[in-house]
Amino acid sequence: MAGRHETARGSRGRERPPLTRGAVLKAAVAFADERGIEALSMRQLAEVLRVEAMSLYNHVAHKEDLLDGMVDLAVAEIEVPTIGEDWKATMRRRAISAHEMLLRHPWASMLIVSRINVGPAMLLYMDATIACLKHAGFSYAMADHAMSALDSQIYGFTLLKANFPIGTAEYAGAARQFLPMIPAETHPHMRALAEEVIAGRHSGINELAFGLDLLLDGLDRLRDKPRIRRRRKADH
Amino acid sequence: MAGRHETARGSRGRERPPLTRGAVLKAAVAFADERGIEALSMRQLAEVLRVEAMSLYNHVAHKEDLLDGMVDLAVAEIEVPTIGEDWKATMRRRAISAHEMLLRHPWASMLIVSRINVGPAMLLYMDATIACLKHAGFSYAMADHAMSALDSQIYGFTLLKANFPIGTAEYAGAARQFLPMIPAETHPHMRALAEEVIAGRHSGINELAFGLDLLLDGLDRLRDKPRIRRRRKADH
DNA sequence: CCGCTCAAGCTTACACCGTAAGCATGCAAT
DNA sequence: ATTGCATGCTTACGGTGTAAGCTTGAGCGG
Repeated sequence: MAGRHETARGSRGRERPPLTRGAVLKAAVAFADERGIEALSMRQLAEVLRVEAMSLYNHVAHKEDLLDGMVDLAVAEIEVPTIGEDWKATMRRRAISAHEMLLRHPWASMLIVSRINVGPAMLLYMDATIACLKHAGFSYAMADHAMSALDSQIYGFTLLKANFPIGTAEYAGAARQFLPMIPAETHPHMRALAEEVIAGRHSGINELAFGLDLLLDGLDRLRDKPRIRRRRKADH
Repeated sequence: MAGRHETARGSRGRERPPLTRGAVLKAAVAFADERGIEALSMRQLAEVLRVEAMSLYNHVAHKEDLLDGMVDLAVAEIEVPTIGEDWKATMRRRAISAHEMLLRHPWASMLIVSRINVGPAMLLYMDATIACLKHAGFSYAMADHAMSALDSQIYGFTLLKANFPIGTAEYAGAARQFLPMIPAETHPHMRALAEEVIAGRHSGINELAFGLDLLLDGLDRLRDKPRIRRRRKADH
């Protein structure tokens, strides 16, 4: 018997690389990608690392810390905006790159949007974004508003799309199946929309580019104007 | 001793109204409003209702069912769009009304974007929205895209704003406090932005109306056009 | 080479969670 | 009066994050 505690080069099983914070975070990301963030528990994660749960606490302070690290790892995958001539194309690429990352890591949107993120990758990402917008002629205040509006669209869209019940391919078929469940009397327009999808006149697939380009075009018009344009009337 | 089981009109304590699904949902909403959704457990909720945890299961199938009910209660508070002349003003009011509800119930955004919601209030709300947009001259496909973009903005913005570390009032003071933590060398633009806030040239408060009006103005231009406008070049 | 220190593994234990299974009670209908 | 059932209750199980403290072996000063 090689003692009660299995060593790194223990007698049976393949060799186990030493546990590090980086290895823990990487494993957690992979785990959440494959089995969902709700399945990610300290014990389950420890198991795939062939370690006991409490050993993880030598490398992360608590689970929140683990999640913080995962988020920053994910954010680091986003293409960082550069200062250049075409701010619009740059912001567009930024948004699409972020969206693609959020699709690769379906758990990331929720974590980003529901916690304070001050990891190094996030700070770099934000600073580069503000820099690009400032360079394009926006004031800092406007850059702030623009980033807020764009990020709202990116995260909001990805979240709504991610939990939409039907994947992109089988949408028409699914619509046909759900159609009888939508009573025409009470919800005539939702039903009409579903019929458009079935008839092939509408894919039913929403694209980030739609709202994104509306925002970018609108921002273009606002460029160099220091103040937010006010509405003519209070509400109505 | 009035038997092992305390009756509704038990000897001590104030009278307990009979448990109903509505009462459970209402109490859950109030609980989550006050103490946060993460504090809402079946046992804690049962306690405020002066009941045992398992009794709740006579009125909700499981916790997910409870959350579904809470969401629909919240969605029912949103002003339902009406078919009228000014679709833009209607959509604007819809967005602001939704935003206000989401601020009243800070837990709601997260639940709405991270689950499938098919409660009656949600279906009514969506049908009325599509109806309004269709009546305004949008095709069903366009109405779908428009609603998706607007909702992305509403939920995304509310989520990002809700977990932003600092409340609206004390923003300048907080910025002054955090400023030393932002190294000028590595994050010069974030620092410059913070200085704008401290100097009072920028409130630092982002408004839903900013992105919302960009979308609405853009949608106005797209009205009556059946297809999504394509970008001139593929990416760049 | 000896003996000490300490990082990084481990075990145990606790309070909390959602909820399955089944019992107790009292009202409603027969 | 009897029965059945809705609605409350108790108990118990397997899961969670993590505090407290033990064990082991590698590194290092003497």
